[in-house]
Amino acid sequence: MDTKTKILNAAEILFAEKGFTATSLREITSDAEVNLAAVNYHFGSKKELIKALMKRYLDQLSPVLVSSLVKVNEQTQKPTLEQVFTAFVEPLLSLNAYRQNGTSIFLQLLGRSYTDSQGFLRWFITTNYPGIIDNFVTAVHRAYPELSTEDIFWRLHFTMGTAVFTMSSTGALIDIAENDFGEKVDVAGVIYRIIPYVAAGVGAPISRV
Amino acid sequence: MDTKTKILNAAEILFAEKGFTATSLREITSDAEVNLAAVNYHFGSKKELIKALMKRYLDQLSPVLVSSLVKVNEQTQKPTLEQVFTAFVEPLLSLNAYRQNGTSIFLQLLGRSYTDSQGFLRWFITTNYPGIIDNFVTAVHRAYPELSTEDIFWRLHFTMGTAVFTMSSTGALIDIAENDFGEKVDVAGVIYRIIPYVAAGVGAPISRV
DNA sequence: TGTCATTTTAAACGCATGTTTTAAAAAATA
DNA sequence: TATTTTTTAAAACATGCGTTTAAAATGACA
Repeated sequence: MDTKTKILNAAEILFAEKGFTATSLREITSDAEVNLAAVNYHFGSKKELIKALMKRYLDQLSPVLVSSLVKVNEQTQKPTLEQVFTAFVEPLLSLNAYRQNGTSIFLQLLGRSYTDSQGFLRWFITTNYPGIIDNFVTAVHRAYPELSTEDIFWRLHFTMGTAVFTMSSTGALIDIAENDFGEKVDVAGVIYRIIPYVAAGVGAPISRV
Repeated sequence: MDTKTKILNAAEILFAEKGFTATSLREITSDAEVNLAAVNYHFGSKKELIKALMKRYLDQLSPVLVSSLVKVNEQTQKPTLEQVFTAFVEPLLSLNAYRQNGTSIFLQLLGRSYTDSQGFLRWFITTNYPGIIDNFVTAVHRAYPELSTEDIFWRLHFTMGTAVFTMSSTGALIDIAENDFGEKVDVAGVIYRIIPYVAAGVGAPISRV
């Protein structure tokens, strides 16, 4: 395995666990068993490493997800919100074949990228992968045409929060669920539990405040 | 104003804006116009300062919030989920009378405390203010008795994720909303937008997977 | 095999962090 | 007022950070 990949593989786990700022290059290179300077040699800087990491996942996910959303938009005149959100499941879980715990790691990284760094990664994602957001918004709009653009904006962010927050503590939650309810759950199980929740949330009646 | 208060007032703003790790004691003491060593003298450490900060808010909020939830449980035989979540609004907004932008600052700090630090504040809150969670779960159970304990567990966690994630990025979101839609939103506006969402999410039909 | 470019290595740089120390100043107490 | 306690002040400390440097090792290719 080449040095670049070793760094990426070690970095994604640490970043997902502890966040970008709380993870040092020394930890990463130590776990990856490469020299400290290798990060700056191969990626230029820590910031560029983070970008490369997200790119590796997004390049994998984006085409699959976009085509899944396009399919929903083409096949159904007026999809249900459950159908829209279910379109995420298979593409997201396909990341598990790509990398071990890929789904969980990616969602955690996504969450970190929103809260940790002051929005530079947010910009990176939205400008480089507009197809995801566009097709998603379109699908939601078709499923619930009465929702205004603002409503969609806010409710999609709430949904993002639900997914990201849940995934970042999935390990602990799965343990609790098993201890307290004797219920065995895995990442896929959690995703299937989230869908009715977010579908109902996005589909909530429009409130007149 | 005494040194302790000056530090707390300066710290809460910086912490809410940038997170705990990204804010240095030198920034805080500079803004507060006190000596650098004052933090460690008065609070012992940065960690204790953060705890003191959360305590100042939670001591203010907790009794009001608990009594608001108790009122819902006592006054209505079977409250709606909207009623349950609406019970949070007034207590939260009352923090604005307590400190300028108190609601926003507190919610952002709460969000930071879940994602930034590795759960020590999470423990601090749940162990020191159990009345909030207990009364909340009771209210949800009365509003939707068909929900199993597992379902409540998962859905309340999703709800927490929605709130926490949204609040920790409220600043950025409000800016985007204004730029993209020319829509001026404040914290109260965000809270009122969240309520229908989480109420519908928790109230979603029980899915048989 | 010798030459050149690429990659790895160890060390150091400059800087920022939380914390501690030591002494002076202020406030409280008697 | 004299003495003790609390608070401020400036400086230094120890540590960890991202990054850079310069030499050594490795690889590709004529």
